[in-house]
Amino acid sequence: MQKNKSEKYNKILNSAGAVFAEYGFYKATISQIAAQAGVADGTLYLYFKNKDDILYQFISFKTIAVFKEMNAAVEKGGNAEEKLRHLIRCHLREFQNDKNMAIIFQSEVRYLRDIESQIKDISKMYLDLLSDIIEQGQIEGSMRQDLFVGLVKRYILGAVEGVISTWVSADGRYDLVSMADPLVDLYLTGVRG
Amino acid sequence: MQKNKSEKYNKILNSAGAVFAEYGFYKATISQIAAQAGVADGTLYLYFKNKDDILYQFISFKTIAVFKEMNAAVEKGGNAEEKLRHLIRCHLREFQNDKNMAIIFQSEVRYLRDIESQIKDISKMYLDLLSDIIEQGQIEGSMRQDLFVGLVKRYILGAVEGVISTWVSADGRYDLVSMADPLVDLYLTGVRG
DNA sequence: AATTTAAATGAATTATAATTCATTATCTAA
DNA sequence: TTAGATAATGAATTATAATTCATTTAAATT
Repeated sequence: MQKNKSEKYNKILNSAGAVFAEYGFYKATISQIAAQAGVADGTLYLYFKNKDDILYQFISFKTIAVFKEMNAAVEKGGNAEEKLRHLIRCHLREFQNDKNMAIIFQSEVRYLRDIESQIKDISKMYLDLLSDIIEQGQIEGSMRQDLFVGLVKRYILGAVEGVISTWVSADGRYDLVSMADPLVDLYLTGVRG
Repeated sequence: MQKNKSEKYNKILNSAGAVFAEYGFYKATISQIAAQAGVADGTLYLYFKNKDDILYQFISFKTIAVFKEMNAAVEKGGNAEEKLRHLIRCHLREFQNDKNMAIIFQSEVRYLRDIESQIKDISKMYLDLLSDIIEQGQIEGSMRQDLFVGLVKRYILGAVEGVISTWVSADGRYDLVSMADPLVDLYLTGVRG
């Protein structure tokens, strides 16, 4: 197994992403991934410990990249509402731009203990971002004082994920990012007439 | 394979639910399920076509039962808000009462084509229930006219699922049903101060 | 250009677990 | 009580696919 992230390493990782997304981790085979990457089966083992490791590396890599984007997005907003809009837009944009990642995050989360804790980490970081935003909103007076923050943040994340999940089911046939503002409006003002 | 749903059939199905929930469909083995049910491996094949069929039957059975409950719950409410509260309470109650089902619905959804379409069906039925409620709310004037119903219903379902998912991650250590009213309040009035 | 080193190959091996089925146990009814 | 029918067993078989590694190919070095 090599140390530096060569071109071939990335080729394999991307191919794996495509194959995992299409067939799911368990039904995907090493041979499929190798074929997709245009290398021999054995070659995968020069770059990765085993099949699990491929998924692990894939998720690690994507997690770090996405989270960096999200942090930057939040920074761009001044008040709580702006920050929330930037975060949700960024979330939808990143997932729209990488459907394989969206599918894999959605469905392969529970299989490897390592990954599970990784995902818990990113989920926690995300929820912490939301906590900060909500608390800022409460200080600014733009969000209610009586909110149960623990519930609100899960509710916000759940709803975004639901919207992404629907988009994936629809095979990514519509623009996901344009859902951001209507979604945030729902968070803010609810459905009541 | 037997026709009538004997006691043993149910024993195996429940055991499978427990094992699938703990290990995931792919890591779960026939031997584990058989051991859990207190029968020999071969016995499973007297009651089910194969491993896939066990998951399929499990989800079918649960889906029908839960959906029946949800329909009944909605019927109990008069106006849209009541119906929504009953639905969400029922949803949380049913999943809280059957954690294995909650885990399996959450994570095994994408593996069998048959199941996928089954799940799409129940998800569609659920979303239709929500559509009806929202439309009724708009007629009553208790919900805004300008709502994008397609988004709102996914948003509601996503948020409930998110809350359930968090509860599962926390190993079911708190009362899920008590989240229903705060959750509905968020749907209705949002977070704005 | 020859030699050494590194990378890649893919057929053979290994591991795992689903499924089968010959055998055994249990039940039913005459 | 026993013959026949039905149900259950679990070791042997089969299927699948991950992983290895002896061999080949390519790259680097002198």
